[in-house]
Amino acid sequence: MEPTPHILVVDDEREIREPLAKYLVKNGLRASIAAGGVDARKEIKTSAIDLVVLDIMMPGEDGLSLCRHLRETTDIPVILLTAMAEDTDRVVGLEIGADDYLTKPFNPRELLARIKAVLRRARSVPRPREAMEGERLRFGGWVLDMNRRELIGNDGVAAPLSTAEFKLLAVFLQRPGIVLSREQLLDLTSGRGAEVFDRAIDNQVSRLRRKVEADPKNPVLVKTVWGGGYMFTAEVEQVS
Amino acid sequence: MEPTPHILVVDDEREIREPLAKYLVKNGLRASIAAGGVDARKEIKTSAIDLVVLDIMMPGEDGLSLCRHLRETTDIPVILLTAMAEDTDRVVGLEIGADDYLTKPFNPRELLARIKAVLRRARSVPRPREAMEGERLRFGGWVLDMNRRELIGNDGVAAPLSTAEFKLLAVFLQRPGIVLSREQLLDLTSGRGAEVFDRAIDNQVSRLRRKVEADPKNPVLVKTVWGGGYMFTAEVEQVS
DNA sequence: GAAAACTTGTAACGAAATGTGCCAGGCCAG
DNA sequence: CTGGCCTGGCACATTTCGTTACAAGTTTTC
Repeated sequence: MEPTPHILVVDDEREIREPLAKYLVKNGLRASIAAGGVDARKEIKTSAIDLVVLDIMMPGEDGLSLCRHLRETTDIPVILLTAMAEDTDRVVGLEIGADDYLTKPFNPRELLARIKAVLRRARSVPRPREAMEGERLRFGGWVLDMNRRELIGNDGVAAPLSTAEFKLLAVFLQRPGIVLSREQLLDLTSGRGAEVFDRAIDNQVSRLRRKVEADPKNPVLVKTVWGGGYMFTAEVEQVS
Repeated sequence: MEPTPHILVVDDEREIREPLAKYLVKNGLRASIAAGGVDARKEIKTSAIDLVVLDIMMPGEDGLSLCRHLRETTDIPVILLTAMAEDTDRVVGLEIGADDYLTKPFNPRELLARIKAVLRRARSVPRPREAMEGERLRFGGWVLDMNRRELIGNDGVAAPLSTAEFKLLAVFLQRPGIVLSREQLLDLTSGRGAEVFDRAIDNQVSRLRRKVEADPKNPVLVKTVWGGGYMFTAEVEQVS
């Protein structure tokens, strides 16, 4: 029933992040990797990341800075990896808002236990992440009410949306102008990974188009990116 | 304003628990002490403890046992103190449900940081409001009187609610905008776990809709989330 | 104290939502 | 221009949900 948690491992050293990701996958989690702050931000925007494992010492954007950013803009839990065993570093890390930290070198089994512990705590908290983004979003001739889960036309008439349609539309509206692969959409809508040759998203996009596009044969809002996925192309503005 | 968090320090050694409690008080927290499992249970029963700092190695009742008990019967966060730095011990502690742990000897400042981190997380969990008694909640075109267990329409006419219907509605009103699974609803309304394929909640929701929804075929207040459960979608405000 | 009224859980069936298989047609590389 | 890969959309299978009917338990009424 619960979708498999999706972990993002951020470390500049490939010899660390790749085996670590593999280890997590082998132990029943899903895992993505990022080599630095830029990659990490992109991944978080386009995937449904449930937890970030973050090396504190990285070239380019510092780990602490990324951690601070995550804490300010999301509720995604963070576990820090630190090379030094200094008390001060630990305290700074926790004070900045990390949920836990580990000192390198660490036992992968312990990291796994901590990930599960943090997730267990986080899972009990209903995540207001997306719903908080905006209460009502206007696009094309429509307004999507995120709280009431309703799509309202310019004439004020509500168009009924199924759960999957609503979720898919919400994902698009929160990421306009960004190409989203089928796998990313599947992750963002239902939290699961893609099976081999998964056409579920195609179908949902088709159904969504039938409801929101004036001419479903010539989609204007949700464009197909050949070989890439789908992209929402329209202004999205917040409505009070 | 937030009340000062109340910490319970459980350790069999007086040279540890007393200075520790003093240190916490000096740093803006309230602290109580207990020398063992029996004291600790009594203290938790009679005080509003917000967090427990617990030595894992104690004569009499073991720390782990107390931790497990706390996890099963309360939501109070636990930070474990362990004498050994063994990986396995750490893992066991986290798996048993502790929120964090520290290895002795530890830096008091670090313990303080961790206490604050755990409290910050715990506080963000929307705890079901306690003083719900004597309140009246307005939603849609209705007012639910929690005292009289009555549902009053905008025309002032009371609609009779059965016990289960009232309980279900109250649960929804206390958690608007949150998807509640069938299992959660069953737990919150009648305190029991879900049997295999329990459709009792579906029925209750259906009955509730028939009473509160203007058009039960197109529910506006209680929306169903396909594959997820149900969600109350409407503003809830208190009425004096 | 017994019958009637009401409540609530269980079963069952049809309806709705969603995923999968398939094929025709579109898009791109060579 | 042609073959291969990708997408759109239909039909169908599967899962999940809404509603009704009914039975068992509970409260009320006389």
